[in-house]
Amino acid sequence: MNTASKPTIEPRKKPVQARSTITVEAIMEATIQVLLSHGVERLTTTRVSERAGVSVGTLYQYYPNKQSLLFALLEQHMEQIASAVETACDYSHDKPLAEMVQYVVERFVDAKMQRTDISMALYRISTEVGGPELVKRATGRLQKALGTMLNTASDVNDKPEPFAIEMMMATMSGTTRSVLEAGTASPLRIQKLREHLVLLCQSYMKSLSTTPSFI
Amino acid sequence: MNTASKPTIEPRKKPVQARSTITVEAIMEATIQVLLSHGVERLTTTRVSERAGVSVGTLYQYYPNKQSLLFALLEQHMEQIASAVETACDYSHDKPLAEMVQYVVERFVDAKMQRTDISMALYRISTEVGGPELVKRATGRLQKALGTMLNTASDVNDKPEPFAIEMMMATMSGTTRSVLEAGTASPLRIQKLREHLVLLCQSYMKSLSTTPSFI
Amino acid sequence: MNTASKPTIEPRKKPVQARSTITVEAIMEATIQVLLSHGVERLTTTRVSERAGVSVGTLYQYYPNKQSLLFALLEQHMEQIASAVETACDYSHDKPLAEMVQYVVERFVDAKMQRTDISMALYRISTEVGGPELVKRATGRLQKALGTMLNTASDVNDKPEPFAIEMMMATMSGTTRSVLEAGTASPLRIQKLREHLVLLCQSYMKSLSTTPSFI
Amino acid sequence: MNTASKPTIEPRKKPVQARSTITVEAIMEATIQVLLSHGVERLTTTRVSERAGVSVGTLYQYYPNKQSLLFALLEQHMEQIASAVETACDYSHDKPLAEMVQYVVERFVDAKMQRTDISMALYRISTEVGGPELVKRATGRLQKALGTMLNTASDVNDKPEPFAIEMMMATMSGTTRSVLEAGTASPLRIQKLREHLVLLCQSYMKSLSTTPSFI
DNA sequence: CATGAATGAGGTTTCATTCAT
DNA sequence: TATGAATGAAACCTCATTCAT
Repeated sequence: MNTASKPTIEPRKKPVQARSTITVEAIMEATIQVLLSHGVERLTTTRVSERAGVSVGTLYQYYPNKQSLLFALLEQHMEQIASAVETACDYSHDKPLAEMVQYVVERFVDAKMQRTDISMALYRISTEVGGPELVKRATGRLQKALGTMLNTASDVNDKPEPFAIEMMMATMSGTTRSVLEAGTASPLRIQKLREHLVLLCQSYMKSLSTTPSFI
Repeated sequence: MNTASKPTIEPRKKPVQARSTITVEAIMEATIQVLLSHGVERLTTTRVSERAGVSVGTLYQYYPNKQSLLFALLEQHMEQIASAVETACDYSHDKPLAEMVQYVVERFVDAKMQRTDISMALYRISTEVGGPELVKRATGRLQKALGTMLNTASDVNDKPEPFAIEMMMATMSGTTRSVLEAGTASPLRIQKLREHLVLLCQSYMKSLSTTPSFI
Repeated sequence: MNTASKPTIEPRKKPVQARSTITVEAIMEATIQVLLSHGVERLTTTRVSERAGVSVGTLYQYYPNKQSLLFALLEQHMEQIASAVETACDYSHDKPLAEMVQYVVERFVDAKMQRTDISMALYRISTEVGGPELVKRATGRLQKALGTMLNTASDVNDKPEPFAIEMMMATMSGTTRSVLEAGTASPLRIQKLREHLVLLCQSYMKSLSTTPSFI
Repeated sequence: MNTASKPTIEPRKKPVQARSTITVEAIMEATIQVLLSHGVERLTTTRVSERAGVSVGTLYQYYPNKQSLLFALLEQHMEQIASAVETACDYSHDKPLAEMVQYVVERFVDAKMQRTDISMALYRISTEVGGPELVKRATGRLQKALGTMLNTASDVNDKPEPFAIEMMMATMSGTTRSVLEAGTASPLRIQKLREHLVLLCQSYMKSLSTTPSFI
């Protein structure tokens, strides 16, 4: 579909010295700031490097092009979320279904809301920068973690089909995004999201195990 | 948040003559094509006009600037979806809850999947072009329609709180988007989405009416 | 050998209106000027457009990139030289060998010296911009014209082998270049070049027809 | 003509130690490689140093700037060719004209073809880096050597005018270059070049000594 | 009304060169 | 001495927008 050529997107060099690491982190942070304050359209490599307090040249030593910069940001974020969920799954083996779902959902919301600024910033670039690709990767990974966990539920016998797990993940991301983009991510709303999302997923999962499968 | 200046965004003139309508439609369609084939970043007014078979000048006669072009596209799409849902709501008054939810969800999925290319193209611009603003507008509108409908459910007494409706809408959009962006919107997957989404929303709504509210 | 990627090199649009033609010519002329005054290394598209009195954007409407600009210049020049020689060949059919050679050589030198500035400017870019490719093309063309002509020489029977014609062409270009790059292309030196080059080629051609072939 | 500023161009220090010599040679060789694989335009000091297996810093210890690096390469090559020809001249004193010419021409072609890659690489920079200047220097030197030699020809009385010697040198370089840039420097073609070039120069020289001078 | 040539600010990226380690 | 991270001027090129025809 998309004909846009995909040049190298991998970071150019791994920071090895302490100084470099600081530089790279400053660039990442600056990217988020600029994304939030100016929007993708007005995110320029110059602006990012200025904000990071380094020269453009330095930025380009670590990221071969603008895309790779954004990609790295997205990747790092997805990694954090995915591993938070994975950990939650591991922890919840052999619990009752409702408890499992609650724990996982809450950890997900917590992870996502830890830095609402980053989460929101990333929605703005995701589609442009290989987001769907990364989502697919993370989805596969979590598919496994969630599936394995659900199979150990102490109070359910039939394992949910993969598609149901996809649905649950999509619901978690979708509703969270919705709350964030509504602009008012107040603690209260976040709390409500957490509770409703738990309920939503719990009732879905429960209904799946009590309803004859659809297809 | 976003400091990006917002110039006039309303289309410059309403197409009244037949010829104009055709031109406008060609431009809209071309925009979608370019969006899909090149991505937002490489969507240019010149490219759009070329694809539409008109000159740039002509494009600028209907849309004062690029933003307004994209905005119009988004608006038109949201309008279609929103009104499809609204109609479904109107139609479903006084039905049992499960039936209501099923009908509304199915009409939503149908509307969204009618032109998957458009839906996908729009994900690419929504955040950039006042998407959240439009979403908020549409959300308000549907909040009302859904709320009104749900109040007439023949088998439920307590009306769901507004936030629950938001959750349901977010779930519908979120899961649909997820399926579309996974890249494989095969008829089979769409069918599965439809069924699971119905079940998901039904069980959520049902659980709400049988569970003491949380806060 | 050369890994340098070769993007589109063909001019972007043909000038159709009178105004455009003027613009294109101004750009060509400016390119020569800049080439001579600054050298290839310091020839920038901005500088060229400034010199031409147009904006960079305009330059890029006619030439998709810097390479294509230089390539066009080179191509146009080669065309002129090649057709001058071709014409000379056509004109000289059935003459005695010495006369043929003299006429062709003189027309070549004339053509090349008509605008010494252009000739010199082009030496500076030739290798970088597909020069050898164009030379090969022109060589093929002139190979034919010269070969055909030489076959009609009234006083020679055996036709020279293709390689000999290549040698003659290389000699003509090489010596002319040498005189130009020596920096002192005074009328006197040009006159000397003309005479010596005639003699050189005549004696070479003559020796070929009286000497047993080498291989 | 050329306004390009000319910074220090002399190599920064003469390599005295063995290690330095190796480094310098590696740099020279790397320069050639990069020149051939990337072209002048994409020859960067970093790339050269990488290829040479040293750091940029080290490169800059031996060459104060990029120009001087290229200049040194060119100079070294010209020196080799020039001295090969000079030696041939010295060796040929008092021989008959034809023999002289043959010997000199063959030694020239041999020298030039010994490393066709270097020869070709240098065509790419010669105009940019003081090539004509160096050519002029070498030309003067060879002018002398050739003139002296020719004066001793056992079978000719009148000495050729300096311009004729220039012509001969230009012919040698020009035809050799032509063969190299045609892209097919096969042994066969090189052999042909050698033979034809000998014939060409011989007949020219001979014709000069039997023809009344032109001006 | 339509056209498309022209504009030029501004974005991305490169690369010669320096200098602290 | 060698290294290579950092610099930032400057190059190439794009594209929203205007306006004479």
